[in-house]
Amino acid sequence: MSKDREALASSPRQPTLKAIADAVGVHVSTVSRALRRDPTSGDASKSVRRIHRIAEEMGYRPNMMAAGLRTNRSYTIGVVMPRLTDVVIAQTCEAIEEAATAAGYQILLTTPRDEVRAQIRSIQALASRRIDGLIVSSIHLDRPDMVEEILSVGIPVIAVNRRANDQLQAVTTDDHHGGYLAGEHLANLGHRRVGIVAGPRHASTAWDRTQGCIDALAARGIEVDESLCVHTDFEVQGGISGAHRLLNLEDPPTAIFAVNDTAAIGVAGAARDRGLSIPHDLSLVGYNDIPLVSQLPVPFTTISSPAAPMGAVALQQLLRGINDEDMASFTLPVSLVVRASTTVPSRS
Amino acid sequence: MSKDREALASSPRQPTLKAIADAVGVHVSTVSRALRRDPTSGDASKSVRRIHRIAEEMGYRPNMMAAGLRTNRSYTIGVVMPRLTDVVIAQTCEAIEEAATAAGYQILLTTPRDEVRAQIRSIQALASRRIDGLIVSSIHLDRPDMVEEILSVGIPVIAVNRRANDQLQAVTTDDHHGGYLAGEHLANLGHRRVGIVAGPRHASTAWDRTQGCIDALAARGIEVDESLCVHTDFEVQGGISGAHRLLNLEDPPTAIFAVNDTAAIGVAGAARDRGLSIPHDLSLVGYNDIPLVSQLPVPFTTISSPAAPMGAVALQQLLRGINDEDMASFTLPVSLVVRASTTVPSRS
DNA sequence: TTGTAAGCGTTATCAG
DNA sequence: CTGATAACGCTTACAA
Repeated sequence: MSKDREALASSPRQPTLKAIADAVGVHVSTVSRALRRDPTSGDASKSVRRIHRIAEEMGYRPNMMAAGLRTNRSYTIGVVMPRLTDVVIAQTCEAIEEAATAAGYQILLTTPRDEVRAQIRSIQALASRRIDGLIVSSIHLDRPDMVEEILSVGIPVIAVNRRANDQLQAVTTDDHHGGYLAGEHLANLGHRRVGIVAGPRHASTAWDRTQGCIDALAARGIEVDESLCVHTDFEVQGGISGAHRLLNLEDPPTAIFAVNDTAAIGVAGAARDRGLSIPHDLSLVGYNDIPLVSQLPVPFTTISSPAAPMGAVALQQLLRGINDEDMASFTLPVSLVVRASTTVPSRS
Repeated sequence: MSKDREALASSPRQPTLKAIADAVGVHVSTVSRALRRDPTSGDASKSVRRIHRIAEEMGYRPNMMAAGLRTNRSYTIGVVMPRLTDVVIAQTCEAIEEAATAAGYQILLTTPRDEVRAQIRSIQALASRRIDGLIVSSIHLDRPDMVEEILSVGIPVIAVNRRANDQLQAVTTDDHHGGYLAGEHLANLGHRRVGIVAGPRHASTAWDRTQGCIDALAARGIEVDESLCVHTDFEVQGGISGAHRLLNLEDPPTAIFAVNDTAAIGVAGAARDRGLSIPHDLSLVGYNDIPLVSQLPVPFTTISSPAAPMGAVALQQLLRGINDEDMASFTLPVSLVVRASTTVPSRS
């Protein structure tokens, strides 16, 4: 219908090697070879420089689909990354993309919903793209069919953020230790009733942080019974509903550990709505140290975790896999950041 | 080095149409045709079903690089999207990805730094991928060389979030009106010294919101002089430094409009550090209504803007362009959400 | 319905 | 160093 399309059809869209070859008066293969030499280096022949110049003039862009078909390399890395709106996930994604670009790769991103079937479809779609490697983040690695699907792609894979029972190499942060630090801090302050907004059951991150907290408390003789550990999602709303459930208990906690900052903000909102002041009526520990929690009226005590380094290390390991070197799993260290949202309990 | 690679080398990586053809005992072209028929439909011949079954058994995944080379369609859409860690941007990105997946397309994502050269490199890299369409978000559309580069790719393009002087179709939210609503609200409360944390100069979003606010105030006879309008970035830190500059003025503002919520959180942090209470000592209006600002101890008055719809509409328009239909620009409506961070000024 | 064959744009092998 | 040629995996006239 539009004139543009017809114009495109007559002048075959983008210049090809053949077009350059004709313009220069040499064979395609000569052009192909010349263009992969560095024209600025000292030993570049004048013909190489000439070909580069003409290619530039014609606005040549290599067709990577054609090159990839031939070389069986797409220089593309698939990334399956749900929950992109979570700052921590987005930071990891940015770091992956930056490292990939630096290494000459590009990122094919999918952000399926937090649901097994959608995530499997994403992986299959990426497999059709003949990606060179795959990074999976925050997906349902607890499901055996998920892991099987991932392995069946037959390319290097690395998990990021969450882990999968040693069937996949993974780059994570030390979630258990982070949870431990949170629990230890609250116990040291004197809290003996600690509630946990524990996130989804299927996420190893959430689970490890929760377990770390429980272990730290147990080491000091404090038990976290079933009712003190509520499972939610990672969002603000999850924090709100989780907090209400905990604070509705007959013997409510004097402190709450939320396994991520976003949920912790929800907890703080729920506390405000109940007229509870933080930290005097309720101590609160978050997780991740996202930039804004230090600017809240009552800045959160939280666990700082290296989201961007996680992405960078994951990509670096994946490149090792692509180049047929051995890949390794990594667990990056975390640290406790004490701010104003925690204090000694005002009641037993 | 690794055994896997050698195993792969002997059994040529992924099954191809040829492999299936051999297994079934027909020609490649027959397989190709059969696989693009629906085997579950009533009129599927037994041979079509047989081919589908065998392909499934062999774990066949079409090679889209080969198909794309032939058909000159990659079913890939390039997305250039800096500042992915901004929730609003990430929401838009998720919406784009979801809509693309639904339409059978995939997203090639780049998140270059907020800098012209990096963004141009991103666009060139995408062009090599023979993407079918391009979505550019939050990039330096104020630069003519940027726009020229974008247009030179020769495929349908749509801008999202920011606009570019009518040279590009764009899907944005009504930033000017959003700013206007903010200014109007503050004026109606009685504020006559209003400071603006105005974001970067090169972003049309920031500029339009600022101008909208200034226009609303001007309509009520209130002037915003140079010193009351500070340019920063969109981050928490920008809000902090911007607020300090405004509050250090001889005649400091009684209200601040920050052109995004993240910066507004920084403003709130700076106010806290100065011992100013919001809203009594300082009224504050944010922008975007990201989920967490409603849960803050003093929930923000802010402008609600439809980030996800923006992405969905942009993709829909881009698909029109790809299918050679006319594309159109859209400006989506915004609304004022009044919460607790604004009130009447306590001093003139 | 099925087979034949050409071709998409590139790289790799092999001669000259 | 250059040119000719085959091949990567797929789609699509066209012919049978």
